[in-house]
Amino acid sequence: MLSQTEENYLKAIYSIGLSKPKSVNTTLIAKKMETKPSSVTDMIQKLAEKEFIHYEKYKGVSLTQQGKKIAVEIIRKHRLWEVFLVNKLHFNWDEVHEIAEQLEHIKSDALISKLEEFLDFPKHDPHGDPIPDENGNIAHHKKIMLSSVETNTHCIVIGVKDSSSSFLKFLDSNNIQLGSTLKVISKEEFDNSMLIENNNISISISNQISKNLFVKNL
Amino acid sequence: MLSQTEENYLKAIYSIGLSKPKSVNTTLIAKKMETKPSSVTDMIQKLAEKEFIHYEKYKGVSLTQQGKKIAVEIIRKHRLWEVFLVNKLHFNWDEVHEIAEQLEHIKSDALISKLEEFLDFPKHDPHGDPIPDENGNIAHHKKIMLSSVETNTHCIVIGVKDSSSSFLKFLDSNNIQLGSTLKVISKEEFDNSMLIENNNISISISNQISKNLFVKNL
DNA sequence: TAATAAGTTTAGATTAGTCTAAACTTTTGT
DNA sequence: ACAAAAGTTTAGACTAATCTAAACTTATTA
Repeated sequence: MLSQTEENYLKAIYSIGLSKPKSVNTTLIAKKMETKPSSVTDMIQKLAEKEFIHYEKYKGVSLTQQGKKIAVEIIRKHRLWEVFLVNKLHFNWDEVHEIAEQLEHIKSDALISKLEEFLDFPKHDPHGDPIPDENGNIAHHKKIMLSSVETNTHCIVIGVKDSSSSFLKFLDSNNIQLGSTLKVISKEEFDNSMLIENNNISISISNQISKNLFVKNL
Repeated sequence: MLSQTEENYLKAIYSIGLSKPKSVNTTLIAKKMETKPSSVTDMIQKLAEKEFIHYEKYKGVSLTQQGKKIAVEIIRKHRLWEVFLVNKLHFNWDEVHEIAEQLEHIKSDALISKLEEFLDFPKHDPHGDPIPDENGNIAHHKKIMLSSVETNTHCIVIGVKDSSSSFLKFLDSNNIQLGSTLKVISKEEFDNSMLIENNNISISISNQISKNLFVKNL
């Protein structure tokens, strides 16, 4: 059984690896974990010993199959809990991260599979990031800004970029939620505002707003 | 901020204190915590230092106001999560304790207050134990076995004693849930079975079963 | 009431995770 | 290419929580 700390290191290594796969080094991990490089060295030696990471002195690290599996499981749990917090408990999109950081370490496979079912098998978390399935597969979709959707195209809301309270209120009052299907009716070249349709109701949306909504193509 | 271990010690001390207020001693705590008496001594010295418990060498311990407040908060969280697991995720009544033991340590006041609202302010957990309110007040009700309810009286199901899968299935198939209102129609002296009414439907119930259902008077 | 049993505390050790300071390796830039 | 800078590891120390073994205190009971 891994400790929360070990799980967090694996998650950090995974997430650094996504953008910089060739240089997951002590310093970057230390920054992500808000700790000192020497502490990181201690921990990566321990994780290498347990075969969750590949490690050669001075050469940085990468996850083994086992290590990657665990990292992805944690991410899956994190994102499912975020959906729960937003969709069921009505937290705002920007309030959930910290709580999900705690909930992601709860150990129970049954819990996660029942939670997933309860949430109706969501495919994205409230920030538009994909939720890995129980086998660790991640459906990599294109996360597009609404502003760059073609006229006359349908798309589905999968998340928000920025989540100020006023922005969330705007979405609320126009019945735009995660999973809403929108259609772009027309775009105004002058100010980049757009006319969209949601539930057969037309709404005019400023460029400010359309740049903050992540959607995916239908 | 208390560690999970510290929280668990306070919870253990609280729960031992309920049945044996005069003798919350090292041995009993060690048994409850599944640890050694010497470890308990170390911890109670630390908790006494932090003023969560009253402690005099060789004399046992008792909770301070502060200590009791925290213990009750943990119990509140534990029981709310149990309701969530049973009512929303459809776990059986006997599967939830272990998971709630983990969830009770999640730190977020907002989370608990939103969870409570989401669950519709339940007053009892699935075992019939009362859920403390946000100020730590516990509504002590009488937890009666259905078997001892008077004929012609109404009562509300607040929990189960034993929860074998076959028993839970019986409840399920007769639409008996937490909060169900039952009326005792008649009792059979011969085998102590009883006839009850649930949703205007009469059900015959063996003594086996009526001894396993906790109810409270309406 | 004194010996024994039961229970408690202390002393010293261990493990996980962290830190600082020093030593070491790799990279960079003239 | 080699000195300086940047990055990494090691050594030794610290805290939290635990343990065993020994010392100590309280309770029991013959």
